[in-house]
Amino acid sequence: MKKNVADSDRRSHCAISMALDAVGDKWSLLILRDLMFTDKRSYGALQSSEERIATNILASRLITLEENQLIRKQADPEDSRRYLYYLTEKGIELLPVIIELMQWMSKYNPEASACASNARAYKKDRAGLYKEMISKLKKDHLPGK
Amino acid sequence: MKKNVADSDRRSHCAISMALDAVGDKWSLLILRDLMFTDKRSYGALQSSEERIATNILASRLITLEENQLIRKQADPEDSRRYLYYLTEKGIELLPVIIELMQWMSKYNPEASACASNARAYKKDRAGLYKEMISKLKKDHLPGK
DNA sequence: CTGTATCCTTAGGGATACTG
DNA sequence: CAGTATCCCTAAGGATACAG
Repeated sequence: MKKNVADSDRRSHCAISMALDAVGDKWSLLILRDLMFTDKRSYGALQSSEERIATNILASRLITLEENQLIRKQADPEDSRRYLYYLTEKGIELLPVIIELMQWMSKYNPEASACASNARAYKKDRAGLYKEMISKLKKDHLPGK
Repeated sequence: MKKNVADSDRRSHCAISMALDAVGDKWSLLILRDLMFTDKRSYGALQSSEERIATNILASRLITLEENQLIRKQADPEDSRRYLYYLTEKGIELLPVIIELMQWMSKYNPEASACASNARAYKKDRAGLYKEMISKLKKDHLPGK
């Protein structure tokens, strides 16, 4: 089985360090954000986000995210030439990280907008919020059993 | 007042994007981790971490973190030549992000160690845990009122 | 020990052209 | 539209020397 990050690229076995090795770049979490908070599923839709990711970077990140098993690439049943990108359970479980980042930034910088997020994220208690949103994401992204 | 991130460097006003612009690099969160979970406060102590950050990178990150008001640099009362680094409230409030990253990585990669963290972090409910740990960090890092 | 400064390498990333 | 491929460049980062 493929390792998430090559041993040679891993700086330590610290969980935080390893997590940063996987999603600590400038783009991965933004792609996951779009998959979590919008209905963007195709290459073109993901590319159209406000931050204007370059096409080669997007392609590269999608490969890495799939290698790390954070997303899943599935043939579009309606158009055999294209793929749709879905979160895996592992990717879905990053939701709390993204929510906490959003809440933190919003607290300290009033210019920050909720962006793709659901405004309700700012009101409910954490545990309940996570549970509810993760449950919905699983419905949308995980293959039916 | 200085902006946290120059407008020209900001990719969008999305809270997540802005947060990543501030701490989305490979080192900032590791430095904050050490300040949160260990008693490392000096330059040399921070440099001695397992990941072996290069001295120029550490210096550069400490400057950026201070500019972004995540840490505070204070003259060491016992040695006027050196400084000690403390978290600010804004820095302390990143604790949930770091905890969630740790928990996520630990769940999906058994090789991940708790590293500098407190093992209790894995057991208690989130809200209570954050509150308790943040309270302790404030005692240790914020100047007395 | 606490940093600065310098040199150098590489990976990340932007622009753009191109293919099916 | 959905990507690949190429070119190029800058900033991040590593190694190391040096200064107070």
